[in-house]
Amino acid sequence: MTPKQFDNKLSGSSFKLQPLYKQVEEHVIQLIVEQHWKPGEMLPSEFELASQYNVSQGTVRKALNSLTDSKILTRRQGVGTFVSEHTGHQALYRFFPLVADGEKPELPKAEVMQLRLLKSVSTEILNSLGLKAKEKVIFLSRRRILNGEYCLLEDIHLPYKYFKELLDEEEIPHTLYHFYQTRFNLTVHKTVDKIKAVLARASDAKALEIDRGEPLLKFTRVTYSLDGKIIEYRVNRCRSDRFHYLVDLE
Amino acid sequence: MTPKQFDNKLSGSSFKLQPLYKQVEEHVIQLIVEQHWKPGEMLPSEFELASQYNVSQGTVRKALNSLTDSKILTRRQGVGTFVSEHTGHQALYRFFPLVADGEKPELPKAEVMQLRLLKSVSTEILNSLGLKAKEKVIFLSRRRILNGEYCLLEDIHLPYKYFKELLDEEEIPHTLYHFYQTRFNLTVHKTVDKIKAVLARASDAKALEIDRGEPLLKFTRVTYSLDGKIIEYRVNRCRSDRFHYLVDLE
DNA sequence: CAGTGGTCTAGACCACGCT
DNA sequence: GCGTGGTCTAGACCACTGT
Repeated sequence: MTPKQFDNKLSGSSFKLQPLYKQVEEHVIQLIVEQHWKPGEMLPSEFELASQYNVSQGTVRKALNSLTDSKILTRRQGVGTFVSEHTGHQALYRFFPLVADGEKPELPKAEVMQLRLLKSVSTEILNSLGLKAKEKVIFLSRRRILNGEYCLLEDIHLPYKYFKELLDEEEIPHTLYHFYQTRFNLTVHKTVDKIKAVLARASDAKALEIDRGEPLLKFTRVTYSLDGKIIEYRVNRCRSDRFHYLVDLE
Repeated sequence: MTPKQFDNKLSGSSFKLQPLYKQVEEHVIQLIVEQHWKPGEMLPSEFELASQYNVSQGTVRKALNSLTDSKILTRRQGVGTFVSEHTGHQALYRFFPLVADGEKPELPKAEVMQLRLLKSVSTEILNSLGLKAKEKVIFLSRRRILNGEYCLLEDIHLPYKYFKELLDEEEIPHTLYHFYQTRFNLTVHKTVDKIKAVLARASDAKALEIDRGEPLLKFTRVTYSLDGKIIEYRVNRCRSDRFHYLVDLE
């Protein structure tokens, strides 16, 4: 049999052909990105997909399992295969690394402090967001509360081109990543944090109700969507006396 | 066909039977832990393993691929399947998260400052290592150098029962985890870091050649071996002015 | 060339969740 | 009971590596 391909959009010229299961994976991702299947929706069964793509059920299975490993799909035996929705405990904690010392992880509340279009944008922010000069950026700052204490200040920078409608939003939910997914069709897939220790500036101290000069954890985060777009650049400052940043590596 | 099991050591009573590929995985891990196959060694081919275990080649493949995903094995097409050796760039960086700002990741040098058996051990250390009172603990402290600067102080606590021979060692290599693996048959499989920001104490400042009161990253690490033993408890203090702790989540 | 892992197929049976 | 995903098999062919 000759190698197959469902969709020749990508390979006008003679590129090396991907394995079939990879092609299925990529096509499924594309359909999710294009909102053909939305978060929470059920996909067709393995057999249906197999016949649509003209491959065997085992090949579809390999693709779906791989996407399940990378948290893009969720499978439930006896029920079906679903597009992951970033709700539910596991998904919500996945990208939130702060834990109160000696406590179980808990989701913080968020208090919006500012939301506006930036008039001028530093080149650091532009670079971090992968934007060209003069592209517009939305600024959102929040204060988060864990265990009844202010724990974290977030300065969030969002490319205006993806989040235009955000400025008209009345209420902004606490769980931003789920909000990005449902409201803007941007599924967070990867984050890169750079963590440093700094001293609290006067403004930090005031907002967190601590003393100036206390040590804080500062982490900058770049956030990527399913299709590899940079969708967010954050600078976070966090009290470190009763909270820590948790990293599991396995 | 009735469910199989190669080895009834584990299930004297009537426990729920694991899937075959899981049983293969666990048995392979056991053989590695028992040093039947040592780091770097090649495993038998899929067909050989399949006939030894009396399962199909596909089942063995599923097990081996899963162990490859979790970095326990390394497979090379056309060559064979090998027990991962914690050497080679990727493996060495896997558990070393510190990066100099604006530079490519680089492996630091290490300078041993102390190596001794602790006379008394705090309960915090005992608990972190999962030891009972009166169990002995080895203390190893090091200073690490990245880009020609002191960047990191490590206080490493090791259960004496696993590392007895360490005290007689003349030279301790820079890459400890590879050393644990080859010298003590302890393969590092998982680490948990808790990160905080603290101020440099006088002793930190002196050792790192910085000013007292500078903000430092402090991270405590608990390290687990392949078979789930706790093999290390570290308290690290790191300069944060020109270095950061990097976390990729995907 | 022989031997290895990588891909793909086709089909059997099981375990689970729903109705 | 029916449809779903989960496990397992057997066998074909491909791609890579080393001799």
